[in-house]
Amino acid sequence: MSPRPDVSEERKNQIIEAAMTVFSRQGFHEARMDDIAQEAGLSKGALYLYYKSKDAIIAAILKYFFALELRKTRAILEAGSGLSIDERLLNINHFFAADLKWLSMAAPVMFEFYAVAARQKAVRQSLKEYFKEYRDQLTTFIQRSIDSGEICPVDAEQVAIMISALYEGLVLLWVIDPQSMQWEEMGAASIRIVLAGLRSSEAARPVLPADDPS
Amino acid sequence: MSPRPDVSEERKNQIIEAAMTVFSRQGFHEARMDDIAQEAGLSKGALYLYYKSKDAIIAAILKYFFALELRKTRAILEAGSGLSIDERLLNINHFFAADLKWLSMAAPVMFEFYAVAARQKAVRQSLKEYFKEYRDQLTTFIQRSIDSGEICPVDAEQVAIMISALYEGLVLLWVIDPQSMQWEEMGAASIRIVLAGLRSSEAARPVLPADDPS
Amino acid sequence: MSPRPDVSEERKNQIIEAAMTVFSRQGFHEARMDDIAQEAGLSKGALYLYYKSKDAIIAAILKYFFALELRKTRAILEAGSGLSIDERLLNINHFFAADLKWLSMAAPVMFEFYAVAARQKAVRQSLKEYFKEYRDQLTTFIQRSIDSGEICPVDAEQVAIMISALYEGLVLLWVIDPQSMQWEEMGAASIRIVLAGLRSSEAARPVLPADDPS
Amino acid sequence: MSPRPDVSEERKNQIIEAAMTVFSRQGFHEARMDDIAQEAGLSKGALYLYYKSKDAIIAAILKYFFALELRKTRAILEAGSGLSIDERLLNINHFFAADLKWLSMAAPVMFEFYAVAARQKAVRQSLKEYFKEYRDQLTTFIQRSIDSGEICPVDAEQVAIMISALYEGLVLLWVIDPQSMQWEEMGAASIRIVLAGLRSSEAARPVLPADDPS
DNA sequence: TATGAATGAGCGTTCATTCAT
DNA sequence: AATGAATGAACGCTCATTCAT
Repeated sequence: MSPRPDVSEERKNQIIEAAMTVFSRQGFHEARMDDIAQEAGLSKGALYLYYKSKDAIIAAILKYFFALELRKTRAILEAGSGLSIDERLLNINHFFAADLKWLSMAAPVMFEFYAVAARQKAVRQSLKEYFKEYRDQLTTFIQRSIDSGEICPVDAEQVAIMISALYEGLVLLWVIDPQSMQWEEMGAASIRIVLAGLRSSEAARPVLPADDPS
Repeated sequence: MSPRPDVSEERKNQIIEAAMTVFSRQGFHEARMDDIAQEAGLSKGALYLYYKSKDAIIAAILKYFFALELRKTRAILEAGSGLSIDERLLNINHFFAADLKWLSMAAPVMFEFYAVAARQKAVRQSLKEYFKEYRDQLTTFIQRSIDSGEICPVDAEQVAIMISALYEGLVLLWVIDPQSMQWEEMGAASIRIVLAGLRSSEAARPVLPADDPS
Repeated sequence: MSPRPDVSEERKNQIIEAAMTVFSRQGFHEARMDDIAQEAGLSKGALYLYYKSKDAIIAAILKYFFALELRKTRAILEAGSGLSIDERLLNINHFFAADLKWLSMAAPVMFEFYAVAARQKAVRQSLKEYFKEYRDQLTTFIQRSIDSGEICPVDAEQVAIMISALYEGLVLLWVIDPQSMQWEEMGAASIRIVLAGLRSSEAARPVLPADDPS
Repeated sequence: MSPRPDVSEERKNQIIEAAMTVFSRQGFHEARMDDIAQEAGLSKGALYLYYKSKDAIIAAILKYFFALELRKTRAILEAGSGLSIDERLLNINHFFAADLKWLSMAAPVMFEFYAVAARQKAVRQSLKEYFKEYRDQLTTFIQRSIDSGEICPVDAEQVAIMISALYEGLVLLWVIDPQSMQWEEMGAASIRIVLAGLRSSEAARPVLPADDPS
């Protein structure tokens, strides 16, 4: 019941969400601080009360964005006990598909991060950590399925990387040309092929350079 | 047959290659026309004799770059008759792996294109065409393998998209964190899982919404 | 005798002293209203309750500062009866020397005033008045020494100006390069030379354009 | 007869002189790069072809300005052989007086340097060097007059400092209130008093703390 | 063709000032 | 009286583009 409640967090979020919108529409470089301020319903000066610079806003978005994604994925992977690996992976696919609007807004920002990360060590480091966490989540999940006998004993981390890559790639192809695929169908088909592969006797072979004689 | 041979093409290439180098190092936005001019060994004014603007150079690179990639992939896919699908796909993987240096130079530029494409229709259109051509190549190739009975009858285009996505994603993950994987091993493992899946009886199921009877 | 005593004057002084500190450290331009507020232990808004603007604070300092200096000089000049001109002038010198810390704090602010005064009529006017008063004090004092026969009959005001100039200049040289001189020794030596000159038969000559006959 | 002669030096001077004008009128802080550009008849961008920043222009002025003053003083002090110390010092005075216009333009800039120097080590260092050189010139000159018996044996450097201070101070008082004095007359009177002092038997006394017994 | 000096629109950032509480 | 969040005009600097030579 203090006279002036702390609006600091609220403002920060306000700015981050405005910035997401603007960055998604215009890209980091074409986005003006004025645009962000206007989108946030604040003055340009106000932005600087909460973030030191444009770069600081970008960095905050990076953090915000990937933390959000991680939370989402974790929730899906851990949700519902007694589900098979097939059901879980298709679930993830389904959840992505259910939020195509978010995806089409977030993807441009993501790609921009990737572009920046390719040259800036600090950004790359952040992404590296995010990817690692994401990979670890999937690895644990895959390993559990191996342990329970749902799929053949394979290198769980490799499969995790493979699935991550597959999804990153699908997002890319879809953003560039949404007409070329039905997102959910495409994701589901891919997942099924991977799962089929993981249950095939072929997959059980060690991944090491297979120089089998006979 | 003019006394002075047309150096126009030569100059244009000179500029494109200089620009690739500079863009890869600094990104589109951080690259100055001066930097490109210097890298090309030309004056800044000279750039404008051959390209109307910085954007025109970027557009030219987009074209140059993806034409090059397409040519490479086609060469690999068509090379050597009598090879199995496994051998061909692993070949592609091997060729990528053999040119990691190029990949690490090209990837930042690629990602920048993706970021731009996500919001600029013209760039998106170009990428769309490139991806289509790439996809068509792979589709044809996959279809041939289905026809020859090497893999189960599946939707060839879907598989083509899947493999494209997989590779785009692997490049991304590798660029962000090269230590997290052995490129060639990772690619090979993924390919094997996909191939195993494509030969599994599971995969033969129609990809359409499975309206199971029972 | 209101229940709450008028804190207005107190606040104003609080602000002036804080401003002096900050201005001396950072200069007028580099000093932020925030800095002054913080130094004064007040909020930024409070400053505006007591002063209309930053310039008003600067103007108040100008007044405060020179009033203080005038008070000091007058006190010294008038103190102690029965002292010779030599003793009095060396006394002034000694008092300046005794407060080098204040001098090194005040000088930057003074110079800034001089710089501003050189182009702003209002500030110049204030300084003009201060200098006039200072000059008048010295003139009276010098004239008294002439009348008492301690020094030759010279133009008292000219000597006053000369001594003022000498001290302004010494402060400057000392602030720029304190190592280059011992303040008190330097001041004393200068005073002695001037006094010697003022008692010399040479000095007795009218200062007017010497239209010597022969 | 080259097609394009090097205009670099010309431009730099053009900028310095424009900056002097503008700085004198408006002060460092109130002077806009645009103002300087306009005064120089160049575009804002052009300034940056020749100077890295506004500060670099200020620094260049500092150098330009004091080099000029030193050159002038040296010329006067060294000019004309066979002149007495009185004649030479009055000459300096006369030359200053002959260029009051320059003085009234230069003084505001000088004072601003003094204000900045009081807080910025780098600027202070430059001024220190300038003052040292100026002092050395005068010291040599005074010492010569002592050696030739024109004035009593005194500490030549102290006298040099004294005269420097006197002139710095006179310039200040004159700029603040030109009506309060006739520049040339005032300077001449001061010089005469100093010279009289330097020839007086009083001046011959050692400057050390005079603890005379008797 | 080729040069590189010159241009000037444009943007990130600062900070004196205001005002709702 | 006092606060401090909010404002927005202002400015230094950049760099794609032009053009006289």
